[in-house]
Amino acid sequence: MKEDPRLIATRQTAIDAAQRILRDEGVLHVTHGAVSKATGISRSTLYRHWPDARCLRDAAFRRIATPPNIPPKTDGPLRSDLRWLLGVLMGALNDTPWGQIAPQVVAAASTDEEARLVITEFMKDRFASVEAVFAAAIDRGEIATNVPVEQLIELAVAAPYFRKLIRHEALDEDWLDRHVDLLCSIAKTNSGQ
Amino acid sequence: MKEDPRLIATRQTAIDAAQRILRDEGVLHVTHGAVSKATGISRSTLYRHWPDARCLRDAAFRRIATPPNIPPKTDGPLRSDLRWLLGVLMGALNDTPWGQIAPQVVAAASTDEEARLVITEFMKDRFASVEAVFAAAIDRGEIATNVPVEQLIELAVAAPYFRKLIRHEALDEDWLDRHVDLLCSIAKTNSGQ
DNA sequence: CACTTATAGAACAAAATGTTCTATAGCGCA
DNA sequence: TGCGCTATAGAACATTTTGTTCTATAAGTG
Repeated sequence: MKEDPRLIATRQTAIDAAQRILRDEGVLHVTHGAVSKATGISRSTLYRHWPDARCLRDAAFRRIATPPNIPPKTDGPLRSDLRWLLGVLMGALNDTPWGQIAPQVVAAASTDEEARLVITEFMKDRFASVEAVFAAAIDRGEIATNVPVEQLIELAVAAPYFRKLIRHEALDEDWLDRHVDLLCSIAKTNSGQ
Repeated sequence: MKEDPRLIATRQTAIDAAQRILRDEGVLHVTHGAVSKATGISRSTLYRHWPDARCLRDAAFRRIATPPNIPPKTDGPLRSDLRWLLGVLMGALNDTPWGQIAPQVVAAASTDEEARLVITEFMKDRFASVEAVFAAAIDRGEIATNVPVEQLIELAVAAPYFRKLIRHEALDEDWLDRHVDLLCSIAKTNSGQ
């Protein structure tokens, strides 16, 4: 009982187009009509797959909800592990469909339950990876005591996302180097609190 | 040559409603029809004020682009100044229309030029305030040498916005206290780089 | 009070959004 | 291969939304 390849092909083609539209023109333009024009798939077929506009938009959101999982490198030292992990994360933000559509998903998340789930799920993954890196560093004794690691993790993730998704500023290697340097210097310094 | 009060009243009422719709239902629902139904203002009048849907949405964005300017307190000490400024900022995010609509503006910014301008302008203001606080602390000799102040400013602002606009997590007094504590401990510690 | 102008409301045109039907063609299975 | 099943294209259609234009009325101005 294999699935009809025509269904698969239609879904693939349509969602690809929907994502491109989402990225280039915004959520307002993700409609059956626009996707039909972009792909040649007839409107009636699209309505068969996604009964209304909301379903179609949700599908475009959800598809990118599965970015490649990042298995963190935790063999130290901290600076190296962190630089590698955040480098991958930055690369995803800069160069993958996910990064290009993320602002739209974030935007939608304040009124769209589906988008909100996508974001929180995604962030949970990211935090877990960064946490693993810090946990390994703690095990190796690389981190000073009474350093608030929870907050450090938040800052590590917040900065690149803030720059990219809110300020729409460039994320480059230089910036990331400085970011990681600062994080490590905090981690290794007894804050004296 | 005073301006007709009817024009002012119509604009006020309509944009108020448009903002409420933007906040509660998302940018997709900010239309002449919806605003008309919400306010009782006739559709033709709305079209007279804002020729098309884009103008209407831009107006809703732009109006909140003028949040009360925050004159930073810079009489020290750093922790106190920073806590006060970020407290005001956090309050605005939590309790004002701006904070409620900000996610939508951020979202729109990736395809809408007007929204992008609103965000960058707004962020420029915020960074300037935080920078003033740090500059005063430097003058007072409160900050260790070779602390990368630019990055510190970015982290100071990034964390609350990331939490609120991207993760949709709560911003409370406890969290802010810890955030300010961490920032101050970084500022006062020679990072040894 | 006379002039100007903003508004409401209707009537309308155009486009987008959904729905339903039929003919065709691709697919799975025997 | 051939049969039944079903996905698709496309047209025809109803409905809603979007935008325009007109007129009568009411409100503000001087």
